[in-house]
Amino acid sequence: MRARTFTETSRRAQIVTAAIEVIAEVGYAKASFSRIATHAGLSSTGMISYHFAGKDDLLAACVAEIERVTGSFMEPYLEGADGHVAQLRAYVESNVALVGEHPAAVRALIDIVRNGAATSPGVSGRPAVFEEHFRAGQEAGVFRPFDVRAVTIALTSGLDAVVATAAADPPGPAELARLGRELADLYVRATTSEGESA
Amino acid sequence: MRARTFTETSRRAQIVTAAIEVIAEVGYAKASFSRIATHAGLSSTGMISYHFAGKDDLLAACVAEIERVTGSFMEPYLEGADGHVAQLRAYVESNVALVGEHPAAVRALIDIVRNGAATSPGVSGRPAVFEEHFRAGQEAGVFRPFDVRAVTIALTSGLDAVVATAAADPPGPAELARLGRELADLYVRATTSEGESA
Amino acid sequence: MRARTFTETSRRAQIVTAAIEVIAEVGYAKASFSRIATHAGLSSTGMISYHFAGKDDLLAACVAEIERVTGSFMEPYLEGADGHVAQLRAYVESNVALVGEHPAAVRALIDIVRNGAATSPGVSGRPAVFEEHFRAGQEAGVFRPFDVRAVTIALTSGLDAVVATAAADPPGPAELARLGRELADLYVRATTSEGESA
Amino acid sequence: MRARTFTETSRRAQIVTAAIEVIAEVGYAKASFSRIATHAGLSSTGMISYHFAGKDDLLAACVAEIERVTGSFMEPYLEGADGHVAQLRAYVESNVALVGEHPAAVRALIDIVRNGAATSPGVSGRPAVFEEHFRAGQEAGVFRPFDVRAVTIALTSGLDAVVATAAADPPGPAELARLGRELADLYVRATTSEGESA
DNA sequence: AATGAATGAGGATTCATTCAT
DNA sequence: TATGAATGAATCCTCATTCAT
Repeated sequence: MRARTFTETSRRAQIVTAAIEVIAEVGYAKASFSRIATHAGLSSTGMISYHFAGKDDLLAACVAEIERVTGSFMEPYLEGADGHVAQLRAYVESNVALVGEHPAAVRALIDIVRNGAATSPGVSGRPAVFEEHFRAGQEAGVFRPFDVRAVTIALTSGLDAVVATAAADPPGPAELARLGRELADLYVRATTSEGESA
Repeated sequence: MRARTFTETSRRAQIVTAAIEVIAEVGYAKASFSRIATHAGLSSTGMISYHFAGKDDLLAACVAEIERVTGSFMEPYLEGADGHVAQLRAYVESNVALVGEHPAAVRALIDIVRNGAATSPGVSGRPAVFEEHFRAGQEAGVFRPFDVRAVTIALTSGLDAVVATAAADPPGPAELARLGRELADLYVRATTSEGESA
Repeated sequence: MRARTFTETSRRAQIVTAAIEVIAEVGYAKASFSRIATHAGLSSTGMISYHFAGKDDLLAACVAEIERVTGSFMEPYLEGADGHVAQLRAYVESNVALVGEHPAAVRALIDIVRNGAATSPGVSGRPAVFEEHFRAGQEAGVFRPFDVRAVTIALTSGLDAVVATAAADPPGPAELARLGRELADLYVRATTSEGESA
Repeated sequence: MRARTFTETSRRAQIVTAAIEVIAEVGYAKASFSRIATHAGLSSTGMISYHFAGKDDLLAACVAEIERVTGSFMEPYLEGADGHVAQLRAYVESNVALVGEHPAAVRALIDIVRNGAATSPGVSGRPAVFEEHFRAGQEAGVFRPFDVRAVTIALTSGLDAVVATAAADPPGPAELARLGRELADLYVRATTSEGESA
């Protein structure tokens, strides 16, 4: 594992940024090296291959960058939330709010996840985090009993879809907030016994 | 509209079947003519082009076939259901049950929908049907008030995801039935005011 | 050499007619069997291959048919003309007039000749006829001395081009007659010593 | 507009040269990328697509190159000619003489023009230049009155045909010179009232 | 006499990757 | 560190022709 020079780091960043925007625009399937190179203002695709081991490597870098960005946006929300229900709510609402700040990142990530082309721990770990959260909440008597795995899949995918739809044509912050609350309500109702309590 | 001979019809069916299986296996993006031809035991891709006007045409035929199959499977369930809630439940449960019968068809369709590559009225019309169902149920006082559009997206996508996951490695009928009920419960709770009533 | 049945003859005629129209419309290069079959109302290209030994054969049949049509149109003009100059004039004028009667045939033939795809004696013989005509006229002292071969090429090709242009968007008979006279004047001046005499 | 490297420029030139030769040999319609690649000693057609945006682009480059070559050959002739008739004569004679220097270029260009596959201003502008020349000459009283458009078509096409024939099997310079004078005589006689004057 | 089916070569183009400089 | 050049497989599609029925 050799260290990266400043130049290399910034070149990689430049390419990753371009790649994310291209994926957001034309979709993962059509995000070719040449399209990305053009978007980044590079004259050849060789440059990308030079800095990344392959398409998978570039993709992983994109995912990492997106997670960094989204993570730093959502973290404060999550930390400010107390209790299982509040945290679920915070996750949903901040994820929807994220669309207003980083629509390209959101669209790109969802498209990558859809195509099952992500191997990052953050992405593949999300289900586990949700499942654990639900399980803990059930033990605490906050969430009603349900099949944790199935519900996790349904809710995370549903959230992704709503977010993707919103990201395609981002509405204003107020509308996004309303949408977040709407979805949070839906999810809290779905997972708790009776309205909201804790 | 020229009539189709028996041979042509059966060749088309053979190709469509192969295409559906290939899409289910490797995904829409990688479902090339040559892969499909190989899978169908054909010696060349020209053969596919001979029977279908283009990739879009083949895709449309696949979607039509899948809808035929899934429709005839789900219809009895829907017709047997009385009331808005029961119908929602029937839709969800029969859609999950479908996995046991036609896993490839289910996986293929979902992947096609994901990639936004479907123009069939059946596929693109599903959201509208859901929205209308929810709206009517709200007026009837069965469903609680909520953003019909957003909820439709969340729930249909969540359902798709669960179904896709199940289709990837189809469990037995009993487990599928349980999964269906589980998801139906989730959705009914999410959309009604208080447990189930109508 | 076996005799042709009535059915075969009429089928061939049907295909030839369609082929001529297609060549006139889309050009020789793009006149594929399938386009011709479609235009002829046939369901498959096999039918064409059945009746014609190959593309060359079909082409030859087209040329023959076109020559038959154009020949029977132009012949009266030529027969009515007396003297070398008058005959040249008659050829040019009737060839231009032909556009009004059989634009598709004219356009098709010219396109075929352009592509050098004709081997028929009529087509490849036209230069020889012209050359002979000029030579005889020179001996009779009607045409001035010139390189018969070169002039033949220049004048026939020039005539073809004018005809082709006119055929692309056929004007009325009066305009065609004027155009014919114009061109005949040009050619007579070019080939005689001094205005027109014999 | 990005600058071209030396290698790129020379590769493009190599491909263009090969393409011109192939078009001259087998005709525009059959000048496929693979034929051109083979002729140029390249191992794959991908190489051509790498250097040219598409077939149109390659074609445009060929036309440009041909025009450059023919232009620099004919220009001195035209500049040395004084008066409308002399210029017409110079154009015809130098165009025929060109065959001795660049037979492939001449044949290729004519085939391209025939197929109407050229969009370059030089090519599509030729008729207009001729028409203008004739009109001016008519006003100057040098050319007799005639339908400028029709005559332009006839004469340019006739010239092309003669040139193409000569290019197919280029004769020596003396014979070419004679052929040029022959055709120039023909055209001058055709367009002036009485022999040559200005 | 006819036809629908099948074939396989060939069309242009895009792609990710390698390599010498 | 960077880059332009090259590669060759893979993409979908069209073509003329053959063949069994």
